[in-house]
Amino acid sequence: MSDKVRVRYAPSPTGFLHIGNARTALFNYLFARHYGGEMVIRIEDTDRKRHVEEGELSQLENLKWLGIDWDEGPDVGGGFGPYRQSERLSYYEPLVEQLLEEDKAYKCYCTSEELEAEREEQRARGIMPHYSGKCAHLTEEERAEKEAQGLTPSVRIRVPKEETFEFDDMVKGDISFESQSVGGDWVIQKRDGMPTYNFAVVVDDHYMEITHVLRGDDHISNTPKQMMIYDALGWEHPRFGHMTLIVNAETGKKLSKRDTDILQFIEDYRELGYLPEALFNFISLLGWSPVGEEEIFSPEELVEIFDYERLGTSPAAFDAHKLDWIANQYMKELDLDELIEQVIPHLQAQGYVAEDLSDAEYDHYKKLASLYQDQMSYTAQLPEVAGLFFDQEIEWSESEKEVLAGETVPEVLNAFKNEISSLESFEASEISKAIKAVQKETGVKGKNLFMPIRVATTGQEHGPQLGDAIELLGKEQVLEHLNEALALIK
RNA sequence: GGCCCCUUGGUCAAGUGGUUAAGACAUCGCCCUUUCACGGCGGUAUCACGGGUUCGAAUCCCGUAGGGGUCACCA
Repeated sequence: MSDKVRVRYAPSPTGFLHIGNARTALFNYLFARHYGGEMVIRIEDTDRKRHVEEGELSQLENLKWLGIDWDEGPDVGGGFGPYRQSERLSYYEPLVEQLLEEDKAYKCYCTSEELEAEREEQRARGIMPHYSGKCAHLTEEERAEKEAQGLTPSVRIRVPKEETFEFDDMVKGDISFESQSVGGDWVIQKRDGMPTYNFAVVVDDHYMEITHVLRGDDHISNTPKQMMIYDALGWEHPRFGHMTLIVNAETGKKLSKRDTDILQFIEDYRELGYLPEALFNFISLLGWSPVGEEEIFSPEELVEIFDYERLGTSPAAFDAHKLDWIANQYMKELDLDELIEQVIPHLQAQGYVAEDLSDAEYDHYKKLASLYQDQMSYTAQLPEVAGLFFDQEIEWSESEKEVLAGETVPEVLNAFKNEISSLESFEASEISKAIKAVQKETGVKGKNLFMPIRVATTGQEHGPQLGDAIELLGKEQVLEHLNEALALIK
């Protein structure tokens, strides 16, 4: 790659950052950084109806959170601005004029209703909806008449006849389209004066000197439209690369906002306390694969090893299990102080923890977090998995009651109660000694010793190291549970 | 329906004419842990189908089937 690589991520500010868009951004980022190129962010806000007020800000923030940065964009400026299409009208307009003058484009006075009716009728006849070209050859007089009626025109590009548009896709190889297949002359400038997507993209990519356009598979069929604009304007087109879509494994279809069983927005993962590096890593594996057998890579490593030729050609299914596994790999490595900082807000949100924490409480929860760190994928998971430390009420399930129904259980629990009642310091090591003492005293050992104590004190058959769990529960709580258990089996 | 793309285990995948067809997730089993989780070891399981080309095909060609994408004054 001799020329300097310039890529762009061009979101439309119509909502939060979707995982699919994040993926596009991420691969553009990896590509740019790997080849020492530049990354630009351009906001495609030509649709005034779908514009969402906070959309742009939210998208950029989530991108940053993910660990993606850029060299040019609406927030940082750059030498090729402005970076919002709504502010670039002065670039599009002269070009539209030019195409009009050269008769490569023409004004169309058809109304939306007329066009919709036309499409309806075509569909009814079982043919592909396309523009008929009704306004393609209007005379001066006819145009003047339409104008006099107060009709404002849109502008359509004349699609060349019998032309083949071919390109060498960075991921899929040679792709070609016949000009007939694009659906007739299409609108490049809307009635409200805004350029359409396929036109604006070309103009911006050209002026911004974009060298590689890496985008989702769903844009393949836009490519010939864009190519004919490059041709009409006498420009070279950049290299195109179309990445496979992310699909829902259940349905095999493109991930859409309606797939409620999958969290779709980066925001969602952020709120649950997934680590950004983990998500970055996970997304990088959606439609791309590294060389060796390793799959856990930091963003820096990914920049280093990224190779666009390893972008896959078949769709990637979103696998939440795998995400959690990857997230867990990162969570285990997280510094404990960092972990507790992130966990506390979730505990507070659950109402488990007060707004103001004493040092002792802080340490207490830190210990708790460390006990569960190895099995967590996201920080909001702690209240879920460690619920027993927050629920005051204890309730035994059927299988747990069975454990408590054991023959030697009353003896064991009573002995244990005595042992810990007299304990000076209620620490894990002391508690373990107490359990040992119970063993000596009662002669009960193994599962018959540990399980009843575990179930009686924690209310669960599983959990952290028994000594640790009991310490964290606290003496008062443990005695209370013990009494309840004793009362139950009487 | 037209056009375009895709097809290796349950999922993601490596593989670019000769491999015992990697690896990861999931799953199952064993070990570790007097529980669970983490971790370790191991097992089950894949080239959509049919024709070619070739000494030899998951790899190349053609066809079939299936899936997906797209056909807006949305991006």
